[in-house]
Amino acid sequence: MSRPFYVTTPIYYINDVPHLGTAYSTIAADVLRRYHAVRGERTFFLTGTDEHGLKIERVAKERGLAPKAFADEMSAPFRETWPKLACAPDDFIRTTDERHERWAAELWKRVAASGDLYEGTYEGWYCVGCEAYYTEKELAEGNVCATHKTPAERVREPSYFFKLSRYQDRLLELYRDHPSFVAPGSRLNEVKSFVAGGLSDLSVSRTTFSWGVPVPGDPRHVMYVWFDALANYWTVLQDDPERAALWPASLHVVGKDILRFHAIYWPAFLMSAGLPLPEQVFAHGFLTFGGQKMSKSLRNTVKPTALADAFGVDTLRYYLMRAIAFGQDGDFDVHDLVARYNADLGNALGNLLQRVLPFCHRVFEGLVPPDDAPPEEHEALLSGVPESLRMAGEAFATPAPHVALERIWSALRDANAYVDRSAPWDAAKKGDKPRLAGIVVRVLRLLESVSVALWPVMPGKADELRLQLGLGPVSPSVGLDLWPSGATALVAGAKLGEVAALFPRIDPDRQAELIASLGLAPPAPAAVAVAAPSAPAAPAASAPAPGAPQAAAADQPPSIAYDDFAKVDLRVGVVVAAERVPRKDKLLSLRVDLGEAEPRAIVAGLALSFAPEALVGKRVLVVANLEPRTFGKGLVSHGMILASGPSESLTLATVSGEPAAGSRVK
RNA sequence: GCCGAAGUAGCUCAGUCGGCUAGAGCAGGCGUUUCAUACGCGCCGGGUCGGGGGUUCGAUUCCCUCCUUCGGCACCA
Repeated sequence: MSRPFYVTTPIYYINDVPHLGTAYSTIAADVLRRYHAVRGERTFFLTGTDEHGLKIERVAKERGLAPKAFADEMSAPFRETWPKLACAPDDFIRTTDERHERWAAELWKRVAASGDLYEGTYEGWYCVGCEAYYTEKELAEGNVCATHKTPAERVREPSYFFKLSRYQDRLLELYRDHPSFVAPGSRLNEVKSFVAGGLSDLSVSRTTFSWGVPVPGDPRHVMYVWFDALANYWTVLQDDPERAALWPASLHVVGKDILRFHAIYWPAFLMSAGLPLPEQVFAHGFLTFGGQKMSKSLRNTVKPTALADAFGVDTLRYYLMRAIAFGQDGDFDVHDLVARYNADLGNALGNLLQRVLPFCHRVFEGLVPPDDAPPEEHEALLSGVPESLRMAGEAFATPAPHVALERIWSALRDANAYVDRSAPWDAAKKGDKPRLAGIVVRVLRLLESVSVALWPVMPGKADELRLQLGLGPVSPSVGLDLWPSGATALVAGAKLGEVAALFPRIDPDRQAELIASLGLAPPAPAAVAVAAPSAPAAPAASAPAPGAPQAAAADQPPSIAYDDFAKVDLRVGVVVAAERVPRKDKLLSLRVDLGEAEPRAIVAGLALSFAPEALVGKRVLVVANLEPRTFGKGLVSHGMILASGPSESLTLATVSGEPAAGSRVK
């Protein structure tokens, strides 16, 4: 049997709440663990919280709480969040757990026993007001504390040091002999060059505060700077002999900001303690949210559970795993999420099921059709599917979940093409049941395979899919490889489940609602006048007020003569009718009263922001003399509506008061 | 400043160990279909493969240089 798969997330520091970044780490680890579980491997998934340190001690004091009470309060949201994101850690370690402190002390003793700890003096820039050390980088010019505006002092305190310098060569050997120890490869290079540049010894204890794991034999000191935090990956296993066999860890999933600690200090500590090293440290990238950096305030507003509530846990997991290349920085964009939901999940996957399952209920009494179907002329279209799924598995193992999902969707694209060519509806009309059965069964089996391959990322939806296929949930068990390999559990005559929409479409109105439900401050929209897509955008008619701050001066279009402006016939219009344009998500077809004999027909790209009925009766600004523009299917627009903002959150340009329809604007 | 990575279609990216018409997904356009959740399928991408120079019969792919962006350059959980 293969080795167990033991995966960890960082233990999260409790001076913050769970946010999208921590959710990303945790979901990624959960996905990888589920993949290995499906493969029949024994798995263990650990997360937890890091609760020691001066910051915690100080904030607890300010709040009049004992540090442990405060830590209990701050740790709880983490434990409560992960199950809501379909993450199922096997244990949750807290650095204040008695078991952790006991075994961290043991690790310390082992390191001490190899002679790698010595007493020295730590010297650093200390701000008396903050009661904390800072690096020179953190301090302002002249080593002034940013919060107190007072110069930091050069302070010395006794400290134990770890002889990190001794491990330089052994670490370099490690990177050379096991280049996959650090991933992605670009990170390995960083680590290597850092180590090659020379290592100095590491201060690993403090005497200036007491909220930490006491140093064995020297209770004036508490462990500091990662020693006890890193140890969690090991300490959590030690009380149980069966668990202890899980060491070394297969994979530490970490953010790139803490790579050094995991790729340099941690293996050095372990070498010193005479313990085996983890197989891989994987540094993933950082997320921006809608293009904005995750500032502290944004972290507090973008709650991963709110995203899960709005769009579904599985959708959130899918989006994070699919849209962001594992190991690279990425952007979390809710509009992109909805687009992927509709396109990938709804159209390609959900709809595929809807294309075949109803036949079973109509023609085959809700049973799996006979599977003795003869070879089918178009089935060559499916010949690449087994390979796609095999490669998906490989990608999960790499780990590259984004690639795995791409492979799975490649199989789904094949399946959709297959359904199209083989046209089961024709067979149904002709009453050719054997042929219909052959086609349907092939697609159902493919979906069965996909339900397993997808389960690591979308356990809930995968099981819902299986329910419709009449199958039980994916339930991994050690020693049983469930990865799709051609075998099927769909036997002819078995009862299929009820047909239900797996991923109901999110239309523009619903999208706006969901995004609003997140309670995010809307990003300042760029001032762009838009109407019909692709129509030449008229420069916003906003001459900057004299003396007003000139925002984005660099983006100012060149100035125009008054005569040029006078060519534009701007009118006040009243919308008298509005309806969606079939097959054009962004377009609304409007009738606008411009005081002319007939209302104008105007097509405008407003549909992502406005329901048609919400526009009727509105006064709008119209470019009345724009060349007519066609939108296909005989749809012609005789004008352009002015609005500002991205197409999903437009604001209409309008007028105060109620000027008559057709009034000139200038 | 030093070290490293990257700059390829509107967007996100893949790829080329030098050589057929440079690819995918999404978005957009055209067409088609109606079994299904207005969904699927087919076709459509005049991209100086960041700029310049060099090597070569031939470079997007190798070398040099410049520009831009990002990351690392130790105690940030």
